[in-house]
Amino acid sequence: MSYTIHEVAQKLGISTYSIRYYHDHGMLPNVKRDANNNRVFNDVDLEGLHIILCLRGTGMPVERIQHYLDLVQQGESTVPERYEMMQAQQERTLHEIAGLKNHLSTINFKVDHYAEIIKTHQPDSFVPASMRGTATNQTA
Amino acid sequence: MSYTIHEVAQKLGISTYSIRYYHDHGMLPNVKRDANNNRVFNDVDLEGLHIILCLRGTGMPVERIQHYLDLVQQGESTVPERYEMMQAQQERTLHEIAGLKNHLSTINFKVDHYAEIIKTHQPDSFVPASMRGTATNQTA
DNA sequence: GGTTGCCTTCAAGTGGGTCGAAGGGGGTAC
DNA sequence: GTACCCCCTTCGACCCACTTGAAGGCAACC
Repeated sequence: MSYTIHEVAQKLGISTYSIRYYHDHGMLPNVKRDANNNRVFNDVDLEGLHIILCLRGTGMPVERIQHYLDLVQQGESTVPERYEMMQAQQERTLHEIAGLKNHLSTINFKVDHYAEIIKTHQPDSFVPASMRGTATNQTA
Repeated sequence: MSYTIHEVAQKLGISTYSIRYYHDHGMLPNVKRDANNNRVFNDVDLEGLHIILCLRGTGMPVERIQHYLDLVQQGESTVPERYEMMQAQQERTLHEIAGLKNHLSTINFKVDHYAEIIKTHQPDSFVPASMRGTATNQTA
């Protein structure tokens, strides 16, 4: 199965710009070209992109992803280094999730706090900002 | 209690550059200056920075944080809009955490996979990359 | 009074995209 | 057969959120 850059972009929910960026930076070394020089992607390339998005999404810099993909190309002898890279990324991601949960609880607190103010201060007249300007205020 | 920019940076684990950046961009409007024009932070400023880091850390753009902090300055009448901003941020953060967990399971899979290869292929000779080059390989 | 050291401002650099301009090829419409 | 449309290409510029560097000010110690 083969795909155009647009199809891949749609499939993975990213922009064609990003895909070209990754390709131009050597992270998709096996992408072919058709007679008109258009990029042609197959399922292996898609798999590669999936990994790239996973690693980028968890904060790995492009340069390290390049290195990781180089290791993959080099074969089994690089498994120990790959193992350590993935372990580090695992830990990093756990940290990131923990940090986000922390931030989330701060935000939750604010939401509750504001909800309380709204409920207490203006029990009948609160209208979401998204609806202000429409004739919904019954107390006016 | 008042603090220098360095003390604040250390307390919050960020660079003095970032603090100046936030200040220069109007997100810390109440920071004072001493006789030598150095920034002087108090506990309220610290609280403000804490919120900035929380919102930035959950992906809110600087411009929106500026807007939010403006709303805070404007007083109670802006609570409904703030409420909606925090609700949106809450949702965004939940999504982000979910995405990270997804990525994490991909990474976990890789870690397990590599661990399996290492165990199966080279039961006695695996040495972490961080230790290679030292005379630890018993089988050589 | 010179050096150390922290501060200042302003400008430039970085990472990771994101976008626009300029141009080419291919298919259909006339 | 050429005009038009659409998608593709490359290359260079732009964007955000810092990050860093250069140049200089003030304070305080030796």
